[in-house]
Amino acid sequence: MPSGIAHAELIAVLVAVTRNEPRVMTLRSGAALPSGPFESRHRSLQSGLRAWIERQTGHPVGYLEQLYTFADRHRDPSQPDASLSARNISIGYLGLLREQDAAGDGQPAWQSWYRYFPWEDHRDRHPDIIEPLAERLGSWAKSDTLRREQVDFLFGLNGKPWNEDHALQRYELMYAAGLADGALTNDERAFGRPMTGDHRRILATGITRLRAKIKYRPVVFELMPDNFTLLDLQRTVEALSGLRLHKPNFRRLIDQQELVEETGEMSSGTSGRPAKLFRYRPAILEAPNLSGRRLPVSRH
Amino acid sequence: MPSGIAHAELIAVLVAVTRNEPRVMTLRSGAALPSGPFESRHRSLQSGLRAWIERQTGHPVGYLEQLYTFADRHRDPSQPDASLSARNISIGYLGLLREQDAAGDGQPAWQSWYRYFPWEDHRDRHPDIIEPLAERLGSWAKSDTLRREQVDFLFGLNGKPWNEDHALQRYELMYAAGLADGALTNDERAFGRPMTGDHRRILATGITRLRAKIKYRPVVFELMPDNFTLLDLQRTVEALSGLRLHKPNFRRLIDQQELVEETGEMSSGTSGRPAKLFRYRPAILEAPNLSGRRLPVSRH
DNA sequence: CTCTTAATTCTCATTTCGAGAATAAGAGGA
DNA sequence: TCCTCTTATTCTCGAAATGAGAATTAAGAG
Repeated sequence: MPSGIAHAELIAVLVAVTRNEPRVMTLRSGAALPSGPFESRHRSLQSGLRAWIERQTGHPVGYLEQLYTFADRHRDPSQPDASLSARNISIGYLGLLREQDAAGDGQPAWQSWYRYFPWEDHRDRHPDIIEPLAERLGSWAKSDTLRREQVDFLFGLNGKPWNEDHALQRYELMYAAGLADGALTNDERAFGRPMTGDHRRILATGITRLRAKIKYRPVVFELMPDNFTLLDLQRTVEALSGLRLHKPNFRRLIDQQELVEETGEMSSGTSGRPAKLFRYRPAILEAPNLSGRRLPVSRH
Repeated sequence: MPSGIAHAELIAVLVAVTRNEPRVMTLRSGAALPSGPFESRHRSLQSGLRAWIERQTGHPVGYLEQLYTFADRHRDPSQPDASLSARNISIGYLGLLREQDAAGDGQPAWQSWYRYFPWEDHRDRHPDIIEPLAERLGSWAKSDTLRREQVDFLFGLNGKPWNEDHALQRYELMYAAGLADGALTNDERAFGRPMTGDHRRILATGITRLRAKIKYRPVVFELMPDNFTLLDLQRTVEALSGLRLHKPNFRRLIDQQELVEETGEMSSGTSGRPAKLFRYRPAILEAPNLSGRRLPVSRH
């Protein structure tokens, strides 16, 4: 078979936020991301994928963006003659959907993404899962100073601050340390749930991209219902970033950007003072950023 | 032919900065970016491409990053039976090389990228090429308010500020307006030089990515020689961003980041006070950003 | 010694950021 | 009705980052 020919498939990281939890659509009871062959019927990759997702989920995709193209010669173990077979190319996409109810058919198809990356959730306290993790990573790094610094830097150890943007690098470090394979670690609570092939890496790519994106593009609104309170909005951003934010500063940011407007209605049915409802005000002029550039993190 | 099979090729945007001009490596006297079939010999896309580039240019690639994957059914006009043929997938890469001498064989393979996007160079005065451009775009937008706002926003018209980060969007707008095709406009000085297929779009993608990247990663140093003055560094950033920077503030930024250290030597052979030479101090701890987040633009 | 050209340092007003205090508006019970 | 609890919404204020330009220093040329 001549070089230049490859098998191509699309893999989608579909994200929704329900009940303040960031969720990703999965198949095979959480072991795989939805994927399908690359069909040449559609005009573009995007439009084809969009149609496919809407057919699968029954919901329209608000936002769709290409993530990364992975190529792997040894992806498919069922192919005996790997050296001669065409190579596999997987094109990863990130899609955002409005709040979905996780209750679907039998299996919950929408999984919290922190099930795969438990150490990424810093909304309430520093996750204690980081202790065993740090230990394993430490014994992997041994006396290699560079590696130790990497570990400290990425996982916020020894006085280094935690940075939510490095999710992919953290996963890759764990992979390098042999901690990504469930068979070896045998502790999903600490090391996260594995997935087929490199699906977990693709998910990490999606999370990282989304965490970066919400800082300078108003994409969160693709995940919100039509009307929401500012606290709803904040909780969604917190769910995605895995951080707690400072409420007054978050509000300040939001209305500086002029991305929302009051609907005139008030929220109801909750304890405490009722909150104003807002709606997204689609920024005609392609506003530069949502949350400024950094999130207003709350330290405590 | 079953779906899921595709032709795959790699396309590279190789960038170097020489004599304060950002240059891109081209073939066919500037009409095409270097590209080649996707070969399955190498372990990964990256490593294969890296080897290929070093073979072609004779120079090592300092930095290599995937840009975007394009799929186009009708890319190759020499294929008569397009409806049956496999689809083309092009995987674009951005590579940075150290200062190259543009004088190669016969044709100058390294072209200034502003030849393809003349309106992107705002280092000295607002380019007057923007006038005819704005006019054409205006008559394309007609009375569509949304389009007019887009044009103003992207090209910095009617009091809107210029933002160097939107190079790709600007190109796509021009494409939508039918101004990207040289056959129609027939004025390379104003509308830039066209390229084969979607190579010019891929180049725009590379420029946009690089302009964004230099703001938060120390990638400029991949383009610098071993020793350089701070002004050299500034000029390189200016070349890439297409902006003039404020010298004192640029310096402040640089040494806040602690990315460079003095060599002890001084520059020589130029008029004026000699400048200290610096070298890059490879940031062990994966420093978050080079130029802060925004460049210290100089207004005048 | 003076002039020209840059390099290098300083200053200062303006914005933005991070944190927390203060105030407002409902619900429910005393 | 009044008090308490809870959450919303506003304000303040000091610290840090930014934008702009003045002042100072160091070489070479005449």
